[in-house]
Amino acid sequence: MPRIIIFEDNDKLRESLAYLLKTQPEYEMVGEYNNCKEAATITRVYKPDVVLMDIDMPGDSGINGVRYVKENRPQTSVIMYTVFEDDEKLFQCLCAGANGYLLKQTPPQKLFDGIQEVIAGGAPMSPVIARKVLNSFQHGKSNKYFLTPREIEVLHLLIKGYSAKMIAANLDISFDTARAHLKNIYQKLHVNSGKEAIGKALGEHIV
Amino acid sequence: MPRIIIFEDNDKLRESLAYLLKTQPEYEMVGEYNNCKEAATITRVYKPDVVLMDIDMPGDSGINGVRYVKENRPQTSVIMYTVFEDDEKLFQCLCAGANGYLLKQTPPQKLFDGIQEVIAGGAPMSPVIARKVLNSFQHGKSNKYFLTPREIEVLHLLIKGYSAKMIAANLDISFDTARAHLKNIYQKLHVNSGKEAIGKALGEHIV
DNA sequence: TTCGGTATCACTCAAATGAGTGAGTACCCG
DNA sequence: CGGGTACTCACTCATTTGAGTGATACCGAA
Repeated sequence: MPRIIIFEDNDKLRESLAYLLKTQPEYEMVGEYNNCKEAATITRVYKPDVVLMDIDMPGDSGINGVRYVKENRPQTSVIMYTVFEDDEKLFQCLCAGANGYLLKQTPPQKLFDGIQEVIAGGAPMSPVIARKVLNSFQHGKSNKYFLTPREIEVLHLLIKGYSAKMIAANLDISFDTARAHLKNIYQKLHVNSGKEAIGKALGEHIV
Repeated sequence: MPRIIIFEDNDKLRESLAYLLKTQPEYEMVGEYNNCKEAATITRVYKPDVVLMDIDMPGDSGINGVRYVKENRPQTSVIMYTVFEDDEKLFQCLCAGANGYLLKQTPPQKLFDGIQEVIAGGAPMSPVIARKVLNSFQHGKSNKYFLTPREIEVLHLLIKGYSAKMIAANLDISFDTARAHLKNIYQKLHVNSGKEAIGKALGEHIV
């Protein structure tokens, strides 16, 4: 019987979730907590099969919660359960090893389906989340730093590891012009080197 | 009424799929093709809402098919429908803009659900696919270049944009030692600069 | 027409980087 | 014990880079 643990700071929501799950004879509720400070220990002791994890909790956020659980018991499936659609947090959770991502607007039946799905080795995601996840593989291009088209070209080459000289040759402009573009890019990204620019660009899905 | 087009080279499968969809009064089958060479034109002319696309087709593969469709009509949702679980092809499809990825073992009812889901703005994925997609955000660490633990530490700092001097300070080693590690990393990765190393490391999910 | 933004190019200078060479220590494994 | 690997450090040298400053040209909006 799948063992389930809930981390959720909203008392009302947590209790009603726990109540709902307890009414399902096919699950075993082995714990519910209003914070994830002790998630590591709890995970080691109770060995849950599925963890429902809220993101926005006082103290350690659920993003750390995922880490605590996964580091101590990788085979436990963690489903994020949150109101937020925040892109940054979403990707942090995924990188921390979350196995699913359901929005709190998810009706109880879909929640049960999701639990079944992670147990079966799947990855339940609310439709809007799934779409964002797939989108992250292609578009990106938030360009929140207002790079000009030319600067984006230069940044692409920079990311490919090109030196200023190679960029100049590739775009058929002078060495100093290439360097001028680079300097402007660094200013806009608030960094002081090409290496930082590459890290920021790839990390924040700018290109 | 959602307009649907199928690209699938297996005649029997394509025809039975088309037949199945035609029996559903809520969809309108506007075309079925055994290749995607003309996918661009077909898309512009018939303006489908949903495209079912096989990957493994003679001539242009379905990966190009996705591109043809998406370049000509981004609002058309493309669902990949294939027997393959090949990771490389999977990610190529996603990067090309696919909106869903269902395995051919998917029962018809789930297929209809998937079509509904893309139309609603979601991203239908077979469980095993969804899991792979999420895993791709964390797994990494193939270390096929045989970096030593220390070198991996250095590489991590390099990716964060640290200079040799900062790396030395952070690891409490001398400036020249930090540079020595960097030189060894560049050798192992077959690159000649920190920028290239960052690009390769992030691009190949080494770290 | 003036102003702002983009793109282009040049010059300087201190600092960082990549490449080469050499070498000492520590540890594990056979 | 010996050999291999990892980690450490130092020195040199040419090249690249980041930062500062300034200048010209084009274009579109005010």
